[in-house]
Parts: sequence; C-alpha cells; structure tokens
Amino acid sequence: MDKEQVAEILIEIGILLELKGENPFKTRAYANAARTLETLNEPLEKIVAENRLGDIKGFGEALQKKITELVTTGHMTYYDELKAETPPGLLEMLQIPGVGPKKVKVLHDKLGIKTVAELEAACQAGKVAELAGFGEKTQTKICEGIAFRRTYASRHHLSKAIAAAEPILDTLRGHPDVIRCSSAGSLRRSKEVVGDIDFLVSSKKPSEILEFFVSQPGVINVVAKGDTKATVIITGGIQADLRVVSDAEYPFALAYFTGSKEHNIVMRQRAIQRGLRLNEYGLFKSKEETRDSKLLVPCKTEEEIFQKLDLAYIPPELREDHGEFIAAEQGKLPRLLEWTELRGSLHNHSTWSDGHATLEDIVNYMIELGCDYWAITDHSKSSFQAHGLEPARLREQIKAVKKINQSLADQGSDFRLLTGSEVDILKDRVDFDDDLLAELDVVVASLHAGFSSNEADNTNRLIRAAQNPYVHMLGHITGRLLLEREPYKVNQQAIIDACAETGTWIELNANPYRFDMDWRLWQYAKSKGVKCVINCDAHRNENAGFLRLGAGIARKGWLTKADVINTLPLPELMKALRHKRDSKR
DNA sequence: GCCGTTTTCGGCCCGACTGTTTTCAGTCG
Repeated sequence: MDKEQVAEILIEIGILLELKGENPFKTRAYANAARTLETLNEPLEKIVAENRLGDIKGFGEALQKKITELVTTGHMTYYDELKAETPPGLLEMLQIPGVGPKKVKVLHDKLGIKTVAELEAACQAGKVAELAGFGEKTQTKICEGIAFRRTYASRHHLSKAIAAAEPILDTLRGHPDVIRCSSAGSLRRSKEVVGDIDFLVSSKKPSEILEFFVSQPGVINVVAKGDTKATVIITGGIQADLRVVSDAEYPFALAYFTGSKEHNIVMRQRAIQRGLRLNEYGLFKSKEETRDSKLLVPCKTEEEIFQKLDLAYIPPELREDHGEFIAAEQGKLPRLLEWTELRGSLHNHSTWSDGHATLEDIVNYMIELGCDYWAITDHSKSSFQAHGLEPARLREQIKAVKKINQSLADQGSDFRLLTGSEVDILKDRVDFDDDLLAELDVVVASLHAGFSSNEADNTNRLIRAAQNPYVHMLGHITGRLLLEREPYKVNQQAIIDACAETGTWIELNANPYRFDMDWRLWQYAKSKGVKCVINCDAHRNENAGFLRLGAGIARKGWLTKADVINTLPLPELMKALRHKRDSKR
C-alpha cells in the first residue's frame, strides 16, 4: 500500500469522524497527516519499516500505530469498523451545497436517510422542513443542490475557469468605482482543477459593485448576496464569488482569498508567534479580535505582508504549504519560469496523423505567434486509431519538413520546424527501430494502449523507453484525463529516478485535461536533476495557448527557466537534443 | 489526534452569510 492510498484512507477517516460528530480538531489531524504523506519524497514502506514515522510532525502515537498496521497488513481495523458503521451514501450527501456533517447526521438519525435519492424523496415529501434546525428554504435548497449536481460537475478544468473569469474581470476593471481587482483562490494559484472562481475588488461603493456583478449577463443564478460578498452561478455552471473590500484592506483580502487554506493557516500562526493577528482585513498589533485601524500594521501590497512576517514574497502558485515557508524564510525561493520564456513546443501533431493543421499552416501560425521552433511529432504506426505513421510515411514527412525549413532559410527566417515522432511504447520496445529514430530531431515516447492493471508492468515499460538512447523524453507519463479518466497505475518516483539515470527529460503535457506529470512531483524531479519540457501536444494551432497554462503548472512545481528545456534558443536546443545519443555512443 | 519558550492539559485560524432562531448553529471558503 503506497502513500497515496494511505492518504486517501486518512482523508476518509477524517470525513467519517466528522459525520459522527467527533471533535473537529481530531478530524483535522487526519486530514493534515494525509497532506503530509503526499509530500513525502521516500517510500512510506521504508519509513514504516525503519520506524521513523514519529519523526514527522503531525504523526503521534495513535496515527503511527494505525498507519503501521495499514502499511504492513493492508488493512486498518479502526478504519474498517468506522466504515462499516457509516452508510456510504452519507459521504455523497456532503457534496450537496449547504449540507455539512451536522445536517447529514440529523437527517440520518431522525429520518433514517442513507442516500442522496432518499434525501431527495424526503425533501419532496416535505419531511426535511419539519426537522428542528431545518426549514422550508433549506429543504428547497437541498433539492436544487441535488438537481444542480445532476446537471453540472462541481469541478472544472483550469482552462474553462480562466475563459469564464477573464471577461468578468475585464468588465469589473472597467467599472468606475473599482479601485483594484483581481481573481483569487485556486484560479490565481493556477490549480489544475478549480471548484469555483473568486474575484476580489476594492471600492468605496461595495453595494453598487455587488449589484453590478450579480446583474451581469453571464449570471444565471444568484446564490447569495450580502453587504460585502455575493455568490452566483455563471454560464457553464461554474460558481463565482465576489468579495468587495476597502482599498486599505485589499492586500490582506487578496492574500487571504488566494489561499490555499493550508497556506493561510501557517500565515496566521506566524502572525500569532509575533504577537500579531492576521485576517482578511489586516495584520493587527493585537492578540484579540479587532479591526481598530490604530492597531493596523499598514501594508499596501501582499509583498509587505510577507515582509512583516519575515518572509520573501511567495508567488500565488507556490501557496500550497509545500515547503514555501522554509524557502521564503531562507531567501531560497526560486525565480519561477515566465511563460514568455518558452520558445516553442516539442510535442505536437499535424494532419499527417490526428492533428487538424497542415505543416504550412503550423509554420505560419507559430511564426506569427513569435515562436522560435515547433516540433512535429505525429503518432507512430501502432496508434492506428490516430492514423499513426508507417516508417515510410514518416520518412516522407521528414523530407517535407526539411523542404519547408529550406524555404524558410531562403526567406531569411530563423524559425524552424523540427522533425519528430510521438512513438508508442509497446509491450517490450518502442514502435520504431533505432535507425529511424536516429533520423529524427525529437523523439517523445508515450504509452497509449495496453495499460496493465499491474503497476510494475507499466512502470517497467516506461523505464525501458527512458533507457532507449534515441528517446529524448517521456510523454504524459500517467495518461490521466482530469475529471474524466484516472491515471493508469504507475510508479512515478521510479520513473523519475530512471530518467535521472538515463538523462531523459519528462514532459509536462500542457493540455488542460492532462497537466501530466503532476505539479506535486516536479520538486522531486528537479532535485534529481531531471529536466522538464512543457509541451502543447497540439492538435490544432489554437492549442499553442496551452503553453501559458503549462507554465502556470510548472510554476506550481517550483520550476525555473533553467529547469525547462524549451526555454532554450534553437542552437542550444539542437545541441541538447543531440546530447543523449552522443553520450551513448 | 497532535503538540509543547503558557509542556502532560487545554489549546488547536478566522469571519461572512443563511436560515432558523429570537441569540445562534451550521456551512463555506
């Protein structure tokens, strides 16, 4: 049992305890432990075997014992019993907006409701409104919440959220009474998937701004509207929150609403350690609750807040309590990659396989966009569903690319198309022979089919591909499709180690459904010296925009310009591409 | 359930909004 599986169980225990009405700090202890596990850089089995779990903060006697039992025997008596006494439908009921653990407990204890379907029936029969603490409105809201969940997913791809948020942000910026405004929350932190969109505005006329916001054409439902805050549902079913504050409060509110929750908790603790109190309204020289401006430690920007807490400025993408505090204290935060530092993409498709643009269209579009190069890596023959290229066809494509490059050179253009292949990783080898791969500028090796349910099999296939001297990088190593398909089972750490040994790069696939490899693993990869390539995996020219999204995810992974291969100018890139095969010779 | 320069008990981040109350609990972020 690996750390991800253990973490999942700990999170579930936390929720189950909440449903039982347990002490909230106890439930949080489980959630905290789960988060800590996910950031570990060595196998949990090893830590358990060497009895070192207690060295990690947040793992006391009880958790050590339970986790050790789980890792060594594959099950945990405490969890099994807890799960057995809680109907599974109760967990699902928590997903309904406005329904939390306390309400679920009452519904279960008083009405015997065990599933979402039973809850909906009880609402329709009017039984829920009769319960103490419930009423007509709560009952209606639950019904609407259930119906909403049926219609819309509650989580959204980053790209969809950005597309929905940017026009609203522009509109808000144009309002004469708006002083400063920004998105906040997980969108600002560039999380791969977001639950809702947060906006923050500073203004002297909050009620007018809120009225303006809820009457926007894209708003299909107003969930809540108070004096400083409104919640709406916008087109596409995404929830959007707006908070309006004074301009003096703005930096504090921006830091607060950007989160993450875990990051904020540490920020508050740091304030307390310094005899201060931090909330969304300010940083106060007081241990008591106050908004007394005489006690305010004035800060005009987020930078100043961090400074007052003895920290370097932490970019939003890093605010996940993933080590940013230690680095910010020691002045060791990296200067993160800027998306404008990317010069092209090394994994893309054309009409030769399953892409929608011709080579000529791609060249014109990418030159217009300001790229220096663009690799054409169409599928290999085994991906017949994607019109994968036979060797002869690939050799034709190489000629076609060379001809285009010759004509670019003749016109005095410095832009170059690179030849390449996204070669399938088959059971025991990659799809093309070495002599053909040797003719290509760029080789991306990816798994597309025949995933085993056996983690070791998948992992070994990827490791063998990394060992091939002609393979520059591994593509989308988990095959996940966010919100649609689970990753195939694979030991990512072992793959990173193999890439470190063989000098193979790992792709950060910038398709917003993939963002694969996950940002949580890049710090480890970086520590092993593994380089990243941010690739569009473009099937249409517009997909070039994925570079910006991918850079946001790379920033979450603490990556700098030096960590990312496709920031290199063309001559250096070509040198880097030749390096692995040369060193094998 | 964890933790300790208030250390073996009593804390644990903090506030807005809603609905059901008639002063507050639950939920959410």
